[in-house]
Amino acid sequence: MRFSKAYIPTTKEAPKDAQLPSHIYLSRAGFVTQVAAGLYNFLPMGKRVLRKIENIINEEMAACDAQEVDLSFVTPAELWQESGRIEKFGKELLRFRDRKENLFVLGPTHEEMMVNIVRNRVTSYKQLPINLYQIKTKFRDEARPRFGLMRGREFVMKDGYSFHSSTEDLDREFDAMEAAYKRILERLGLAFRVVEADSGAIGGTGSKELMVLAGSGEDTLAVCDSCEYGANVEAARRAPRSSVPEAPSADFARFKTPAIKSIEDLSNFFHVDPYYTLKAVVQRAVYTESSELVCFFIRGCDELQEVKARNSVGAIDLVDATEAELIEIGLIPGFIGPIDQDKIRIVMDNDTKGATTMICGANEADYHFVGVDLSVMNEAHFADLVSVQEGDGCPHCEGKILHTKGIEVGHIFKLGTVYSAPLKAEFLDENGRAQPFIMGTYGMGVSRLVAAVIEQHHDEKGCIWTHATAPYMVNVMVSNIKEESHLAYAEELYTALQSNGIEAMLDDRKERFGFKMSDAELIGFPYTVIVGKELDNGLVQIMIRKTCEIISVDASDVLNKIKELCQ
RNA sequence: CGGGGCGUAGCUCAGUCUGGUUAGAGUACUUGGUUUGGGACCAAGGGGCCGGAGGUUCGAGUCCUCUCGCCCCGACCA
Repeated sequence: MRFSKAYIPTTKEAPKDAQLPSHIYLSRAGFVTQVAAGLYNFLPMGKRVLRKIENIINEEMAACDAQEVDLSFVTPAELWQESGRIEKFGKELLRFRDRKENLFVLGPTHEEMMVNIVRNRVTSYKQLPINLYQIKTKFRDEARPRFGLMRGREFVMKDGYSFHSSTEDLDREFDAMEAAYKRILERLGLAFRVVEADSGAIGGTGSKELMVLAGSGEDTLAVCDSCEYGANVEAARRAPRSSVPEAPSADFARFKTPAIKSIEDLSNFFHVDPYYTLKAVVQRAVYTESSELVCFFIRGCDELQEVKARNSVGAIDLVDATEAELIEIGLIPGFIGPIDQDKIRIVMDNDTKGATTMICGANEADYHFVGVDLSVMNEAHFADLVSVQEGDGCPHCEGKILHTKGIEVGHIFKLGTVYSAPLKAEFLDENGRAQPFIMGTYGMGVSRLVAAVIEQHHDEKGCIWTHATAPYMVNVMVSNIKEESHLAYAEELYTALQSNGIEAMLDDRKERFGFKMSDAELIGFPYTVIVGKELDNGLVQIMIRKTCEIISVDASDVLNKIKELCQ
């Protein structure tokens, strides 16, 4: 492409609404423009990057025998009523009626549609497994779109769905998809981590997220400093403590603790490590039709992880209980304990199971119990409730957990029969019995990946595209187009690059050197060949965007040098 | 949905507090000229429903009411 004919509207100043580097540089370099909150146009450069990523996904999917389809963006609301998700999705589903007053939604994801196209058509175990996917615009009317392409309302997602006759076969496909997703991210040149994720309300037997590591990521990850283990903090586990503080020695007793309410006060009052105290966190658990107060007990040194707590009681939401609510049901804030507790539903953290010499509230104002043996609670409801902290032990090795930030670019999920059962999508097994499909789902945020590449690869001058994502690999820049011999040389090189299969731009604009260099850096072509006054000495320069290093090369050898660099 | 901020030229912004010539700057754009290895210079131009509606006033970009939009924090969501 000739720059003089290209539509690449670069600007010196960033739009005032842009905050993240990806948003700033993709806007300034003319890759995208904003239309409205969470809606973006892809201009020629942006579209090329998008297509690069799509092509890589298509290649890797083909290698796994996944087949591409293209389902209607507008989907009948009845399908969503059938699966029950029309209520669950709420306002995120953009609904509208056509001229005949039929209700439709813009597809935010396509489980229902995908199940719909195989049900009653795939009817035998002999036709399984099948893996179908599409790369398509999705629409979710997010409450708060933000960060440019990172969290748009309209976005491009690769969504894949697999159908199996057994959980073993689903496991195999799940692993194959994980491997394919890893290859895709490796090819894109991204540093990432595969982490265990919360399966949440959707259920299923497990899910993993693919996280591109970047400080601007919205998710916090717990990762091991020495092995591959990583998890979203919502789902992170930790090793049992290898050493615990010295246990206090105390017989069971009811102890007067006037106005001692917080864990810190309690710890100081008894000169005991918070590890041996029991923290009570009361929350109102909200369900579809009702709500109730629940008290979560964890060790005083731990923090409650809200998603884990929510999952432990199957709630849709947890909100902090007020003191008034506690008092109303007869609890005494600051002195709540699990012993002989019948006023509230309780959930105990796994780490408190069988704990001894504990201190906990006595359910009586100004009194705590000391020397408590929690094995009396062995019949209680136990669950993993705590937030994994930095420095905790890795559950898989001797390493330590660190926290880091990530951008979720992929999420793969073992769905089981969560959708196939309610939608009655069934096949006949070897015994002639009808079974619902066992399903997996595999998502990848394609437009989000465009932003993720820049979050990970930019500097103060602009974008730095990786080889696989660059809109063009090489930019041939003519320093002064009035020098006819220079322009002629550049034209020749430009043609030669293309005939060698290297995508190239020719900057033939009547602009000054500095202006064109700044554009080249802002747009972020991996390599810019500078054709200028050194050509009279038989030399041209190659600017390597990643390092901004400029190397001199014999003018007759540039093509080979570029080929070498592109390896 | 709660809290905060902002809407003036294509873009970034001044002017609004304290109402009063023809609404400004930088940048971008057009034309001519000089330049040509780090976003050049000179000259001449074009470009505005001051987000929208209503009100106060002799007079509103500026004051009041309502409304729409965008951004940030949180809630929510993947």
